[in-house]
Amino acid sequence: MARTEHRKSGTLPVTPPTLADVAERAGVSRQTVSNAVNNPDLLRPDTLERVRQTIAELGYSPNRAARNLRTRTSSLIGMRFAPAQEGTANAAMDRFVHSLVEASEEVGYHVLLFPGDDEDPVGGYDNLLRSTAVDAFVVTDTYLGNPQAAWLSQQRAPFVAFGRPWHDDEARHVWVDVDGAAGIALATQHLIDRGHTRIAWIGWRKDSPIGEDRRSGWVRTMHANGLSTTGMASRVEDVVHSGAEAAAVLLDESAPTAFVCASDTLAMGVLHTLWIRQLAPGRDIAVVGFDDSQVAQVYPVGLTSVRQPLEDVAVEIVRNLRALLSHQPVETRGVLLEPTLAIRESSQPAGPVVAQ
Amino acid sequence: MARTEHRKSGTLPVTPPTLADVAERAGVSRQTVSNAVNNPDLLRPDTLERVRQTIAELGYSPNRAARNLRTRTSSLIGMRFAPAQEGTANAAMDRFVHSLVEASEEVGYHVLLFPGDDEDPVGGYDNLLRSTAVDAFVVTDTYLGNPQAAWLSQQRAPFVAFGRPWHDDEARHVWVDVDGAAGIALATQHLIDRGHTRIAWIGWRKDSPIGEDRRSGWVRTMHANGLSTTGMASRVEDVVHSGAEAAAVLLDESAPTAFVCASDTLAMGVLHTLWIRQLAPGRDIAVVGFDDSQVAQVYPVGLTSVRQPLEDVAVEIVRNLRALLSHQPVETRGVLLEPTLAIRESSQPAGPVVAQ
DNA sequence: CGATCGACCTAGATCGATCCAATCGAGGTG
DNA sequence: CACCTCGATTGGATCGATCTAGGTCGATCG
Repeated sequence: MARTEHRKSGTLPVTPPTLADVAERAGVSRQTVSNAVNNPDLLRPDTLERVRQTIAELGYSPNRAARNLRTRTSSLIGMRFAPAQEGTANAAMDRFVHSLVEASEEVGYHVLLFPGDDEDPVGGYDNLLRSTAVDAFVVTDTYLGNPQAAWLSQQRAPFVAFGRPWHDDEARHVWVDVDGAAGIALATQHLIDRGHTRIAWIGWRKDSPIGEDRRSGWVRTMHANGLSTTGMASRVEDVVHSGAEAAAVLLDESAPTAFVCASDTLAMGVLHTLWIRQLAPGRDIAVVGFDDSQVAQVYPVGLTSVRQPLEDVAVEIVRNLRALLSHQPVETRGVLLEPTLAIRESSQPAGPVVAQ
Repeated sequence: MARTEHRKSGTLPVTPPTLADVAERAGVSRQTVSNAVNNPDLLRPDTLERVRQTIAELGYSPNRAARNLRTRTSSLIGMRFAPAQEGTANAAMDRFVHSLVEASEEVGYHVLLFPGDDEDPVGGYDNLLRSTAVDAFVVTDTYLGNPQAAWLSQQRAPFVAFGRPWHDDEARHVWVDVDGAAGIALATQHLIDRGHTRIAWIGWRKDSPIGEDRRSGWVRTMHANGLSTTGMASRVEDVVHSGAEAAAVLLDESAPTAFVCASDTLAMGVLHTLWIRQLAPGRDIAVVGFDDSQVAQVYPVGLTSVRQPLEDVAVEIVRNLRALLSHQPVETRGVLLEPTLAIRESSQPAGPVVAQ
């Protein structure tokens, strides 16, 4: 139980020790050292101990390139990294990437980022694949018409998508997604439980399958509670300004007491309109957003928001990637995870809850 | 000028073509193919053309692992990825990582992310270094007492830091940073130009060198314009709540007409206090934040904020990394870049500018 | 007692690229 | 014509690991 870690003291030698160095010093063959690292149960306990001792003394760590060459793997997961769009509140990427990095590390993988090119969406994938630089991909932008998933499938490249193949019935790849409808249902029910009956929806335009899915959660929950949705919905662009306008129109025409929005960006628009009209979020009108972005967290009146379980998504993705890579049969094509609701002031009246 | 890209059509063969395959097909030696890829000027034009043709036909791309093994490089830049802290508005990481990925790609590098471990801050670095998995590192969290820079220096590992070695005069490593003081000076001058004279500062606690640096920009500009700073400053924790409290106290005691804050998080606190007191940001009281976070962008009253030139930072970091790796002498130890000011409504009166 | 077996270990081949030294042929020089 | 230079190309060695096949040795067994 030597607590001192020799391998971490002192400067790194010009050329790190190799497997052969360890073998010679320990008086065994290279293969035995290799086995000590990769298949310890093949060694006799005393030999294993001796080799491990030597490995520690020399500070040996297997050369990645050599191992990669021989095993035809890289222990790298490629992911195209597109930044959050400026002017929107979608900060989910940051959290997701971190979760993915953590989850990958757990099973011995690292995450390699490469830039995206709108003109040549598969170019980055193609390069990495051809040069066998990565073992697999995580595909995040599975929006409509994105050719990446189909292309990767065709290349027989291992990958897992974050996001359902919305319009592609042909798709047979593995995916992990968050049940947006369930999240919005959660939000809607939360408002109903607080006594609201006139709950409006502000979502994205009809050509967004994700937006329509989330909307369905609202419709479903309203109807399940015997509440009407007519005249209570609006579909707009995902910008603050549009959310503000939609809120103003809905307030004038349908007098809702609560808003459920497809995004925090739209919710910010609603809050803006409330502010102009001197209505207090939470007290006068409840507002719920989606994504639990930093905006929702630091806005002075904390914004209640649907929070995607990105940590779980990452874990699930990595789990499926491993299955794919080890050629185990993947039990399911798709996994749908349940979001939670981060409840803040914007949906909580300061005073006592108004009955009905 | 064949516009059709053969290499991108069809599925990938089970094992990608190797250099030897290309050589045989083109009727040249392996070394010639290698030269065609890496030193094209060594080949006679007609040979080069023939080899390139064959490369395109077979869809050949050099195997990364083999190249890495032979050249003892990986074309990978390692970076420890820590997520933005929840509850703050600091979304700079996202933008920076993207910029870094882009800038790296330009010069043939990819970015490898690894998780951080607070208990063993150099563990991740150590592993990657020993296994020669990356060529260099980008170190981002150069806060006080962070041992990474010193440790990497000692290991003679190539790295460039994003952030100055604030308290370490011994440090001889290369760094790139943003001149926070200059950014705040810009913001302060902007407010003075708008006619403000009573400009308050809300910053971080005194043990934050970054915070003190930013503060100095405010002090400097105020004094340069013959304005007083006494009783106009507050130093608090970087949370919304603290910013709100500080603003309330300052408003009561010193009646400022403008606030400059060390972060967007604190600025959100100020906005909260203004909201409670029915004061309109921009019209009644001006507010400026720092980082141009998503919050600043989507807040209904757009928040004027100092914006770090993260794209330039990334480019500069990559430039210095290349110099380090090619053993060219780096001309300077440190690079300081100028931020800009993203001007929005929170510092712009709706009506005409009030003279003096 | 020799054959067989299994646990443990070893030596050589191999992954696919680049480095190195050497070769080959064409052109220039005294 | 012998000698040298130089551009273009080549074949073998090499990077550091793992794979494959095979060897050693003591225990077990007919």
